[in-house]
Amino acid sequence: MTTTSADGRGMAALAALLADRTRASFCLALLDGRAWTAGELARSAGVAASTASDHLTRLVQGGLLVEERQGRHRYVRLAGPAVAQLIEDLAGHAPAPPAPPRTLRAASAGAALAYARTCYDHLAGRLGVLVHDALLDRGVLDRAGGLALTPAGVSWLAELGVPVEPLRAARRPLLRDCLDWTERRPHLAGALGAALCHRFLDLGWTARGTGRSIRLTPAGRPALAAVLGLDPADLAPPSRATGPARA
Amino acid sequence: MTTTSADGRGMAALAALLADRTRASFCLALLDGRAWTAGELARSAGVAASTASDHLTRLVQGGLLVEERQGRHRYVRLAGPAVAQLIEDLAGHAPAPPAPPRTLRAASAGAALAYARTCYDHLAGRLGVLVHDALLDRGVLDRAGGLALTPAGVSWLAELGVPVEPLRAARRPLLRDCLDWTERRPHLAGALGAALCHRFLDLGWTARGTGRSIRLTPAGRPALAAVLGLDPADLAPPSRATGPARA
DNA sequence: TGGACCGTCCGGTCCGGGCCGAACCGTCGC
DNA sequence: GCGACGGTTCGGCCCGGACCGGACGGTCCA
Repeated sequence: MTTTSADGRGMAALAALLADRTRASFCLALLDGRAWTAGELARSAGVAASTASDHLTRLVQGGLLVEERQGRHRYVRLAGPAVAQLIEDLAGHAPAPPAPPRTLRAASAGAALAYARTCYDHLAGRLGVLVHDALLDRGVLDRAGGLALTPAGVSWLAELGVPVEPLRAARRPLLRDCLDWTERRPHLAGALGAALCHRFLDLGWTARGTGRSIRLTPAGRPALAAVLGLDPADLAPPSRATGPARA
Repeated sequence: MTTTSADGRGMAALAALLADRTRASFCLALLDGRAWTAGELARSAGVAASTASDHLTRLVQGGLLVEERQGRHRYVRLAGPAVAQLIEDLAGHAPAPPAPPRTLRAASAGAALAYARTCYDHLAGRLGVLVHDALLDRGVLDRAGGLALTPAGVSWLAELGVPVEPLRAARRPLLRDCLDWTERRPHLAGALGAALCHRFLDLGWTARGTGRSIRLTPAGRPALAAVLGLDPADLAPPSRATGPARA
């Protein structure tokens, strides 16, 4: 009776969707939380349009992606935060084969991503971890037994223009740790992580770069340092003249 | 430059391990947290021993399982709580195709599992959800912004014989929600969930049934009701004479 | 009304891998 | 020692599915 209906059929089917290199790279690309067209994804993964179309159909039918048709374009995005979390977890567990980038362009793009990027809809990279740690230091968050928001944290957020109450109403967990790929330490995810990331963009403190990368604006650097109680120097982005630059 | 080294290769490889019905059923079986022999798993999945052997080798090499050889037996178990969580999440997202059990035996086994079972190393099923809710009601836990343990909760646990400090030291998260398959509501996972489940067994309040199932002992029912502030009737197990029993 | 473009559908090819049975090797027990 | 038993290895079968090119059907713009 061990082989009941609860055998691995459903789970295997779901995993199979992610067990293909091309589909996995689609999902990873979509972790930026935005909608991509089929063609963009095809080019990013290096496959023919027909192949990509097929994969997208399967991912949508499997419930991992949702699509939206506009004219001759087919936009797809992740079906929701839960899916994003699943992808993140899976990617986090995966053996990291980080073949170092060869070209200078790729290296500088890599550095930009390592500094700050979006992870689905929240802030990741060195900046994401810095924010996470600063929130703990300032007493906004507390991790005595799970991650929690302090009363002081609620008013701190209100001053910043991030009302907490509407977030509590969401079905999504308010706070969640998300292990950072590059830093190997947690950054802040969950509804609050998303709201903070969004607010920073709204305030103009951060701005979207190419792809998933995020950069700190000139105005944002001192402002962010002030509210986090940091030295602006701590928020220094990667300098262009770092390392043995072509001798 | 989108196709950097961080393409889906690693993630696809990991997902591929779980994308097979047989391997998935192995992992689901191992969710009980105990070590199984290769033969047991082969029989439970309905495949030849040679097939199972092959699958196990791959799962071990992939880091999802760890093995321990004893004489002519090969014991395997999940590599750790992180893996268990991944499996749970994947299983939770999977489309549930719960073909209702046909035989009477299977039906009663299903009822026992729905009432209480282990989920890797913590308590799940109706009982697991009841405990989770009672802990919130009694103020042991609090979920204003993430799940947290209250000061009162710490002493409540101490009285029960579950010291919290050692658990904090563990790298594993202390508290975690785990969506219950049968109840579709959260039960308590994480280091504390595991410790509580273990303590109940130690106290003789619960006992292991067949497979993953857990039953409440005669002594355990009033005792558990007392510490949780519940009516013992709320903890009633599934009665054998429930439903239209053969005409 | 063309033509460029995005996406889809339809064969067709090919490779990976899941499965088994049979032979083999080691452990355990008599 | 010998047989019983658990597990592994090997060879071979076969199916699923990932991929492509080419034809086709829409949408948008001139």
